[in-house]
Amino acid sequence: MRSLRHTIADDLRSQITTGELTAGTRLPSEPQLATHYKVSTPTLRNALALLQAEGLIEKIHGKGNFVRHPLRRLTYTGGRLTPDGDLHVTIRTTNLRARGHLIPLLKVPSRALLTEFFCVTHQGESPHSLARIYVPRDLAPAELHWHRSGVSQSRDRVSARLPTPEEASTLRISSALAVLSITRVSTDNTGRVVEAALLVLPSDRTDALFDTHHVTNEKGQEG
Amino acid sequence: MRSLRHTIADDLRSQITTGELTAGTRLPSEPQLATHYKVSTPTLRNALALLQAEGLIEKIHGKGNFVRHPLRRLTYTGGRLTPDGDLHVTIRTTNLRARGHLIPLLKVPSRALLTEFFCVTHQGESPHSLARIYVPRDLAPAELHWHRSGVSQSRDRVSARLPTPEEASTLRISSALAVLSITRVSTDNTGRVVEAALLVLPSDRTDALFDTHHVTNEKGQEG
DNA sequence: GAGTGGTCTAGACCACGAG
DNA sequence: TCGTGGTCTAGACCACTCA
Repeated sequence: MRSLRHTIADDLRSQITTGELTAGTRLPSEPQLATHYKVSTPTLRNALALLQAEGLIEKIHGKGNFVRHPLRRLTYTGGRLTPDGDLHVTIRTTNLRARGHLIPLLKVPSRALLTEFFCVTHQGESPHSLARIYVPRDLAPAELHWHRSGVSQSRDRVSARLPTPEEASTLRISSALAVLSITRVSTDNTGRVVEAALLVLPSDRTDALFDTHHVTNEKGQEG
Repeated sequence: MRSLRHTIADDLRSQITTGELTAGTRLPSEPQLATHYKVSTPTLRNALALLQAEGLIEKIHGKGNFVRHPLRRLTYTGGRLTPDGDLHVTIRTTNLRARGHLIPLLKVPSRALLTEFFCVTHQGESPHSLARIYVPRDLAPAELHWHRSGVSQSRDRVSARLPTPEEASTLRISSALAVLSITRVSTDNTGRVVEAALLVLPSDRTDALFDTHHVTNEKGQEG
């Protein structure tokens, strides 16, 4: 026997995925839905929490619950988001000094001069992803370019976690919706770190792609 | 003002991380904790749900709530988990025919002969990760080797999601704890798919590492 | 001020695990 | 059988949004 909240979530989910409830639509209020499904409001709210964690609805305090726009799934590959047709990025530039985890990440001394680019990517009207990009001040371009010159190697560390409250509100996602957290460190051919990027990508709208070329010898061992 | 459940979760979290509550310990029962914190049982359970989603505790129906063993964080890199010192893997081998999403994934005709290796990795006593590895029958080894010969290229598609109920129970994690889901497709130098691996890695115990080497010409454009 | 979602209470009843 | 966690009820009260 499936629990009440799952039964309700299943019903609403099918209405959303079949298009019976279209994107942007406001759902009936929680008391109304509770009456309709003949459950108490906590139970109904539990059902909505399931849909929220799946990224299907967006809860806005004082306004209502809304069907989320099903944005096209983007791919993070080669350090960029693709396809990037209708993406626009807003960037805030800040000068600061190295501290905390930035010191080992960029392999710079404490209080070294850095430039931070704080980027928010929008897909249409909706915020899609966040990036904090750190560059040593002497290498920092006046404007951030996605194609950085002088990079010979990059390392991407990928993990999944729940968003911080700030990330959740900036991206307008549930704090129960996991994000891909990618730390990308790029070095030049001398081994100097020329850029560190901290990326936050909502799990329902992005996946990451990595290609590896293998070199094998006659014995089938990696070289 | 921080909500009650967050305050309680913060208190229990600090007790766990400082070692005041050691791994494997059973927490007091939920009614006892509710009395201690002077809250109702639903509120106390909400607090525990936060810790569960962080992977700090494990709830076992009919037995109690237990502090989870803080396993060393493993890294998935080059298609393998490292360090693999105390990992052991149990494998179940099944013969089957291609259907559904396996057909485009392995680029084989419908009902093509395949071998599935269903792997569960254990770190000490605790299950760590799951893998479903598919190989065309004519290439399938009698025993699965982590070093596959004849692979010239691999592509890893990484996403984050909540585990299925089966995955959550096999890995003994909360269904609210996100997992890294990696689909790794390996091809030989003719372009034939020789292996497809579907990996499920708990987000609190694993991250994934990818290195990229860039080739740049004099103009700083990628080549 | 009216309507919305957010949090919390104080229970009831069911399902699971172990003796 | 007993103690555990799992689900649900029927409210109360607070915080936010908008007219």
